[in-house]
Amino acid sequence: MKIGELAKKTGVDVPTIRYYEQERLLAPPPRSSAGYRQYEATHLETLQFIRHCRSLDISLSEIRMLLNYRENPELACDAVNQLIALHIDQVRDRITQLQQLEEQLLALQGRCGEQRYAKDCGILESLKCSVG
Amino acid sequence: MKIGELAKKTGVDVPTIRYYEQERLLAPPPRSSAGYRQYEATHLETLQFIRHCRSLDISLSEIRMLLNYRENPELACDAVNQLIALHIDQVRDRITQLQQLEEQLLALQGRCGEQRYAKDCGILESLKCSVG
DNA sequence: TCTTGACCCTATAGTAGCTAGAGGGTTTTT
DNA sequence: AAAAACCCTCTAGCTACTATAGGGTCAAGA
Ligand SMILES: [Zn+2]
Ligand SMILES: [Zn+2]
Ligand SMILES: [Zn+2]
Ligand SMILES: [Zn+2]
Repeated sequence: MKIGELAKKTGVDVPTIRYYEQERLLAPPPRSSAGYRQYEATHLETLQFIRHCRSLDISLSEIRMLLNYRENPELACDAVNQLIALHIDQVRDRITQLQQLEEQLLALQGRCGEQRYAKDCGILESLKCSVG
Repeated sequence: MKIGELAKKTGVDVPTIRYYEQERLLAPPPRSSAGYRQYEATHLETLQFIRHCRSLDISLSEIRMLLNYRENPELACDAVNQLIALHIDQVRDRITQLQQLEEQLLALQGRCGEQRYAKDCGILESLKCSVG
C-alpha cells in the first residue's frame, strides 16, 4: 500500500503521515525501488491508534509512550491509567478556566452601551486597566 | 523608564515586551545614546491594555484591531462589540468540545480493569480502532 | 512513442505567542 | 577597578501540523 492509499483509508493527510514517521510514531516502512513507502496492515492499525489518541487530544509524546506499551505487552499498565487520569485533570482545569473567561467576556459585552464611537465605548474603557 | 522597570511594573517579561514591539502592538520608544529603550507612561498604559486583552485570550491580531480603535476614537465601535461576541462563541464551542472530551476520557478510564500488564489493558484495547 | 496527469520524494518555511540562549556592550554598585 | 546587573540583537526552540518549491516516477491515452 502506497502512502496515498493509506491516507485515504485513514483520513489522514499525506504530509501528516510522513510527519508521524519523522517524529518516530510510525515505524519507517520498507521502500520500493523508486523510494516509495510501502505500508502493511500493521501500519494502518498503528495510524488509527494514533488518530484515536489525537481525537482525545493526547499529545504526540504521550502517544509515543502508549505505543511503547502496545509494543511491550509484558509491561505493567499503571502508567497508562495515570496518563489518562492526568489528562482528565487537565481537561477539567481548562474547562474551569474557560468558564471564568466566558463570564468575564459576557461582563465586558454589556459595557459597549450602543454608543457609536470608539471614544465612548465601554468595552475599550474596561480593557484599559490591568487590575480592573 | 528602561525596559526592566516597565517589565517589573507590569509583570511582563522583558523579551515579551520586545516581542510586542516587533509585532507592532507597542510603538517603538525613543532610544538613549547607548541604544536603550526609553518608555513613557503611555507605553505602560498600552502594555496593560494588551495584557488585559491577553488574559481574556484575545489574539495579538485582534488586539492590534482594538488598539486601532483606541487610537482613532472617532471610529464606530460596532466591530469591537462583534469581536467580543465572536470570542464568546468560540469560548463556548471550546467548552462544549472539552466536556465531550472529558466524557470520552472518563469512559476510557473505566476500562483498565486493574490488570497488571499492558497486553490485558482495556484502555490500550479501546484506543485501537478509530471507529469504535 | 510521447505526453499528460496523478502520484511520490526531500527539504524548507510558516503558523501563535512566547521563551531561552549566544555573544556582546553599558551602567551601577561595591 | 572590578563585578554584578542590566541592556542590545539575532537565532532557535516549543506543538502539531500545513504549505510551498523543485524535482522524480508511473499508468493511461493519443
Ligand atoms: Zn496529556
Ligand atoms: Zn462600543
Ligand atoms: Zn478571538
Ligand atoms: Zn490498564
